[in-house]
Parts: sequence; structure tokens; C-alpha cells
Amino acid sequence: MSEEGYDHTAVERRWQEAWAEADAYRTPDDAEDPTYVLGMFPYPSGKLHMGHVRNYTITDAYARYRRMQGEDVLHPMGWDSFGLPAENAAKERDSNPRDWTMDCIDTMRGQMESMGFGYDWDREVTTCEPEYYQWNQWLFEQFYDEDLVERRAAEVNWCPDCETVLADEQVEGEDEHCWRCGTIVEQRELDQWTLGITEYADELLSAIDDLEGWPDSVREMQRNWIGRQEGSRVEFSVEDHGPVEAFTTRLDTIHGATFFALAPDHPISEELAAEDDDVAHFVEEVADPDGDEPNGVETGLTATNPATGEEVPVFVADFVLSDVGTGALMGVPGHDERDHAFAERMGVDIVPVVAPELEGDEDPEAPDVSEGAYTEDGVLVNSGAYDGLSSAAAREELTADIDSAEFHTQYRLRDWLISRQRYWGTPIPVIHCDDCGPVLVPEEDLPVELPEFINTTGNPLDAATEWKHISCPECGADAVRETDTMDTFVDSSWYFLRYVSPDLADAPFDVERANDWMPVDQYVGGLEHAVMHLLYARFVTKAIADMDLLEHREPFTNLLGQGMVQLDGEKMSKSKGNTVSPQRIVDDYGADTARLFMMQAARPDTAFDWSEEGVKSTHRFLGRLAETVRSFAGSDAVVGTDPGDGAEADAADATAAYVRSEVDAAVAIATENFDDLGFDLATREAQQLVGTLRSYREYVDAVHAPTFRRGLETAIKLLAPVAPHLTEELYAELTGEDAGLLVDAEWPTAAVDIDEAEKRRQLVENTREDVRTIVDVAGIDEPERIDVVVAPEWKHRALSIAIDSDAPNLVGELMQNPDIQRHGSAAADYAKDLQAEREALRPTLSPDAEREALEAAAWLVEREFEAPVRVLPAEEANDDAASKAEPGRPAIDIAE
RNA sequence: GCGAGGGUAGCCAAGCCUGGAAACGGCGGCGGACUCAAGAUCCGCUCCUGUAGAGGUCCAAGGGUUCAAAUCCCUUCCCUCGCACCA
Repeated sequence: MSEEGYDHTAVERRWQEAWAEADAYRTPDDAEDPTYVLGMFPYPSGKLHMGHVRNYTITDAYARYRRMQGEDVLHPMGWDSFGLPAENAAKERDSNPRDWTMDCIDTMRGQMESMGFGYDWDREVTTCEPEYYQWNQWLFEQFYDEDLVERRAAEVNWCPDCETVLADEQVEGEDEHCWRCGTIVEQRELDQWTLGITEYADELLSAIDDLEGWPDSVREMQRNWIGRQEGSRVEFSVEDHGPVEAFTTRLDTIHGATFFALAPDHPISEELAAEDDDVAHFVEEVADPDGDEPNGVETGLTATNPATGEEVPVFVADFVLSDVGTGALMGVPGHDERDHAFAERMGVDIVPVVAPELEGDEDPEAPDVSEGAYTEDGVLVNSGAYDGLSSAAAREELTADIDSAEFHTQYRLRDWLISRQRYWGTPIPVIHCDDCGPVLVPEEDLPVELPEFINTTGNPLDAATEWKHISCPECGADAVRETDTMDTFVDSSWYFLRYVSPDLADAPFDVERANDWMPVDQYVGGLEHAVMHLLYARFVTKAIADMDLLEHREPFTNLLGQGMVQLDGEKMSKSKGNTVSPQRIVDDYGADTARLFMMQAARPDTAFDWSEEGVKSTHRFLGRLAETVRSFAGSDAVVGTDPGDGAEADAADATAAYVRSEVDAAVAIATENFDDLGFDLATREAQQLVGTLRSYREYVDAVHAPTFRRGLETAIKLLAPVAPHLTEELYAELTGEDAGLLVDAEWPTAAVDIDEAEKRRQLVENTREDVRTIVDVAGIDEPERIDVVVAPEWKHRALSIAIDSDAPNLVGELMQNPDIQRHGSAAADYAKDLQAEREALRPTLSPDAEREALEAAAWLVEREFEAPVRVLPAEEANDDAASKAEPGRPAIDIAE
């Protein structure tokens, strides 16, 4: 008989409408500390892809689960809708970015609805609307007032394809390519706006330790990115040029500093290049900062080593980077591999000044550094008065003793460059006046709205002359607007706050409500944002907190980085042409199938392969589920069914008792897994329960209706977060009109704990396997009767005494117990067994629970071997069998 | 080079934090029930040996801790990701 399946299109549409009608996902403003579940909002590129579907299925399933647990839930969605693709698309189509973006948003919102994602659309946030981006401008001005905004001339990353600058975080890989388009970036010198994220470097770093709900990988990447290093600044006096500052983490090695090196673009190098052809030639022709070889040129100058007073040669070298430290360094070839290589090439002295620490009183001996540097900490030698000090102590003392030296902590993190030479972004609210310089647009004049799009080769804002020319707010003179817009990561650095009060007209967010609702409890998204978005959001949250606008200093309590959806082990991508269209899957199999397949395929944070076979199998499962519910709901059995758990209805029905215990087990296990986002295991459990119910239905003439009904209702509820449409439909068919919507229904509770449930399953499974093994190994063709004999009570007692006992002689202790002792040699034998395995003993089910579990499962054995099964207490069985039975391992006797 | 995360049966993938049963589930393969047949569904098997539930070998490789290790510790190899002439 074939499964007829179900009409997924009709079912899904029906319930999407019903949910909308009921406003099922609305989070009222007076909700108290709702569970805040958030997926990273998408860039509206036009169509949902599988990555989106996975991301948003995870948040939706979790949000639905929490809601069924009785929690208020905040689960909003919005659009990260500024950005270059819209501008490019507009140019290609001779349209404008706004219309194109809005079309994309409409399409994607429709697709999200058809996936059944339950968002509170009243809280939708769209960053390209002035109602949103005015607050980017407002925040920019607050940051300005807090001295967190700077305009500075700097060497910046320029993407020639995007025709704009990029922040350091947006340049990726060894080849330094643009994060968005992959083009190799160039350097340009420009006046640009930056936000002072470095002010927060220390806190951004140290607070990572407390982000226990974040993946280690992300925490580590952020630590690396911030790149805190403790060391000392020290000045070397360069002949004719005065003191030059260098940074070092190894001031203890300063007595071995035998040269001094400057970056090719260090101011002194540039001065020297102007008058020295060799230096100029090196800087312009030879220097190769990306090469493996440390190249350099002798300047002929010397510098004074402040520790030794000696004159050491000064080089311009390409391995010295102007944006690391001070762009100048002291070279210690004895204790740094790269300095060593350079010194060998240039013929500079190599002097060991740190020796390995030795045991006992032996005098430390300078290491041989002729072939390679000794880079470990140790004990100082060749360092005059500092000889014998440990490296750590020497760093302290030298920093104190050398006049120009001071402790300094250095970061790799740079300020966040937010200027972009693009149209489709938030205008930076600044006016440039020849007399007054850059002036903020007065708060009452915000927002600075984007002018009409002009299709031009440069920045359209430059071409918008009418918009651009304005009078200075301070002196009234003719002035021009800033034509750079903000990095779109500014938009996403605080959008999670806007959802709290999306329509608020006089502030970016409602402070009191944000204090109650934030932080986001569960954030889900791709880890390509591990540094960029997630670091900016943390920074902005902290800065806002310091403006007394928020009591929270971290935005996201728990972070899940969802894994990729792959095809044949490869990432799906348009360029590879190996994408699977979510739309097609929804058309062919329905949203529930797509969602359930994805959630059961793997844990949400691991990559998995898309499999059409798997999708089909999931679809067939949903068909079986529908058939099972419908044939029951449409039968006479359901009439007059008490919706209680039915446990008391017919205690003698062992098969029904088995089903009930499996229902409890499924609830206990699925609930625990939902709690920690283990959707694969949770849905598996629910699917297994459906299988159990179907086996039960097939085996008995008539199911015990209350039990069966509870089983179905449980399966429906356990699957509801992942496959909401079909379960809603079946819930209505099973419970009738009055029960209300499944989205609002209560999560089921289990009568057993996981430990108990697993012990039962283990016992049943082991016993069934033992029967199979015996039948197989003994070559029994058609068993006549199968007896399962439960261990006598006294053995259970002996076992539990043995587990608790720490007596040296266990046999002796057990035999002192009269209840055990009176079983004579059988007791002695068992006691010896227990003694032998003493350390490995583990608690089993109680004798009653064990017998009950076996009786309940007897039908499985009867069905499989087509022979009657008796579960007997030891007293009723023959002595031979009874003597073999042990707690957790019943004796089995099969008659042929 | 530094750092993080991994390597589990033919394949995918749980378990590892909190040590205790050849190790969940799916796919593929094999056998059986149902069927004229196919599909679907259902019941088993799928490391080796074994005529009563046993024995052996096993979770990248090697070593260690422990009564007991896929699980804890160390070393090595391989994979993935991030950072990197970082002073």
C-alpha cells in the first residue's frame, strides 16, 4: 500500500494564514524578559539560499520550542539592506538601488513566510530606510561627542573593483583581497572617518573569557585579531635624527641589540631616501614586504644602544612594517630568528645575551647562536650588571633603569575605518566648511537623507550637486556635505537593539525595554562574521553602555555558528553552479520536509551534505506521520477518548504500558536535546516514536486509544518546532477545533527521567539481542516458548550493598546479611561474582521496574519469534534458570 | 610558524565535557514478511569466530593514568579554519 502523503502546499498555506490571523508570533511590548532568539539578518540579495534556510530554521525551531515551553519569545527579522550589490544592480538595470532592494526584500519576505518562519513582522527593521539610518547618524554624533570619532589622513585599503576603502577586518587572506568581491586591495592615502574601537581593545579582549556561550573558535579569532602584546617602548638615538622609538617584548635582550632598523616608509627613511640614492633605490625598487627574505640597506648612520652606549648600524629594512609597533625596531640577532637571518645577510654581529636556565648552581653558559637564534626566556649573560637575572626580572629592571623606556601594551587592532566612497549607505552627517573645518550636522537636521540616485562612474553623492552644497551650520558660509557613507557594518552593529522598539521616533531604542530584553539569548549565523560583525557589535554595545543608554556590555549571550550546507562535500555556491534551490524543494516536498531534513541531518554547527535521497526519506516520514494520525483520528477509537495520559485506564495491558514508557522516554530525551540545540537527536527521537506507534498499531487488534492518542499528540508536539505546518494540521485533526493552535500548546512532560528511560531501553534491547543470539547460535528454528526470568530480590539487594560497600571483604559483608546468607551456596557464588567485578558494578532498575519493563516489551519478542513469552519472577521459574538471572540481565530459557 | 577545531565501522554522522556493554541514527548492501510483480511499508543482519546469551579484535598511530579508555593525559601523523616577516 503506498503512502498517499499529503497536500503540503494546501496545508502550509492554510496554517501560514491561520498564524497570521492569530498574530501568533507577536511579542507584546509589555512582555517581560522574553527569550530573545535571533538569526543574523540577511542582505536582501533577491532569493533565499540554503544557508539562509538552515540559519533561520534553527532560530525558528528554537523560538517555537521556547514558546511551547511557556516562555515569551522575541524572534524578529529585518534587512541589512545597504550595500554595494544594490548599487551595481541598479547600474546594470538603469534603475536605482532603493527600488531594486525593496523588490528583493518583498521576494525574500514572501519566501520566509512560505518556509513558515514565525517572525514578529511588526518589528521588521530595514536599514536603508531613513527611519533606521537616522540613528546611525545620531549614534555617530554621540560617538563624536564621546571622542570616539576621528578624521585622519591614513594609508587605507582600497578595493579598485568596489571603488571604495575597506576596514582592516574586511581585507582577507595572505594576498589581501576584498572580503566581498575577492579583488586584491591597494593602498591609498585618504582622509577618512574612524571609530575608536581601540579604546575598547582591552575590554573587548578580556571580556571574551566570559563569553562562555560562544564557540571557542570565534573567541580565539577575536583574541588573535585584537592581538594584545605587552612589552616596552625604548628610544635609540639615531645619528643626526635624534631619538627614535622602538617597541619590543624582549627588552631583556637589549644588550644583544646589534643593529637598528626602520620601515621603508618611516619618516626618517623618507628623509634619507631624499638625499641618499642607495636608500631611495632600496625603498622604491628592492623593498618587498610580502617576500620571504628580509631585505635591507645600510644607511651609514649609527644609533646608540641605550643599554650599552654602543653605536650600532642603522638599516632601512622591508620586514619592518610601519603599522606594527612604531615602525622601527631594535635588532637582536642572537634571540630572534628573523633578526638572525637579517644579521647573517648583512654581516652584523650576533651576540648571545640570554642563556638557558640550568638546574642547580651551575653558571649559565651563553648559547651558541652562530647557526640560529635562542628565542626562549632564560638567564641574562653578557649584560653587565644584569647578568644572572631572569628574563622576566630583567625586563622589569631595564624598563625602570633606562630613561627612555616605559612599559607599553600594544594592539594589532586598529580603529574602525567606516568611510565608504559609495552611494548606497548611511550619509555621514558632517558638513565641510573652509573656515570651520568638518562640522556635525545639527541633531535637529537629522536625518541627512540620501538624494536621488545618479548613475555615474564615481560616487553619486559627489554628482548630486544640489544635495552636496549647503551652508555651514556654524558660520553660514558656503560649505559641502561629506560625500562618504558609512560602512554597512555600522548598520548591523546595533540592529538587535532596534527590534526592541522599531518604531520609536525620538531615540534609537527604548532604554528601559532594552535593559529588560537584552542581551540576545541565542544568536545564530555564519562564522564568516567571526571577527567583523561580531566584534563591531560588541564594541558598539559597550560604547552605548558607556553613554548610559544600556546596562548590558555584551550583545549576545549564546552564539551558534551554523555549519555549511554542502553538495558532495563542497560548499554550495553560485559560481560552482552546485546550488539546490530552496524554492524547488518547497514546491516538490514542502517547507516542513526541507526544514526537518536539514535539522535531522546533523548537529546545527557542523557541515552536512545535501541529499535528495534524504529529503525523500524525510518526506515519506511525514507522509507516514499524517497517515498514522488520520487513520486514528478518523476511526471510532478516538470517540470519547479521554485526553489524559491513560495510564490508569488499563494497567493490565502490558503492550500499551510499553508504548507509554516509550512516549515518556521520547519526551525526556527530545526535551533535553532541544534545550541545547540538538535538533538532530531530538527529531530522531520523535521519528522513532512514530515508528513505535505504528508497530504497536500493527501488532494489536485494537490500540488502547488513550495511550495511542497521547503518543500521537506527543509525537506531533515534539516535531512541531521543526515541522510546524503539518503538525499544526494534524493537531487540529486529532484534538478538534477547541484545543487552540499548536504553536500555543504546552510542551509535553515526561513521567520518567532520562536515566531511567535509558536503563529500560538498554535492558529491553539487550534482552532481545540475547534471545536472537541464542536462537541463532543454538540453531533453534521455531521456538516453542520463551521464558525470561527476572533475578530474585535478594540479588538486587546484594548488588546495591556491593555498590555502596567499601568493606575489604565483600563476600564476608554480604554473607552477614541473613536475607542473602540463607540462599546458601548460590549467595556465596553470586557474592564472589560481585567481588570479582566490584569496581565495575553499576546500579540497575529496581526489581519491580525491571520486571515491568520486560513484561511491557514481551510483545516485541513474541512478534519477532512468533512464540509466547513469559516473564517470570525467579521463584516461579526452574532453579537452573533462576540461578543464572542477575539484576539487569534476566535469565532466558527457550523451549524448542 | 602560532592558535583553534577535527580524524569513529563501506559512506554520512552521534557519543567525548561528567571513563564503565562492538559504539545512537541515516544512507548503501544482504536476508525475510507482504505482493502476480515493482514501489512503499514492516522485521532482522551488516568487524572475525562460535550448535544457549561466549570469545577475540576495534573508535588516525604510539605511549601513559585507571579495576576499567572512543571518552582523561603525553607524543607523532594527517585534515579544516583563523592569524602571520607582529618587533
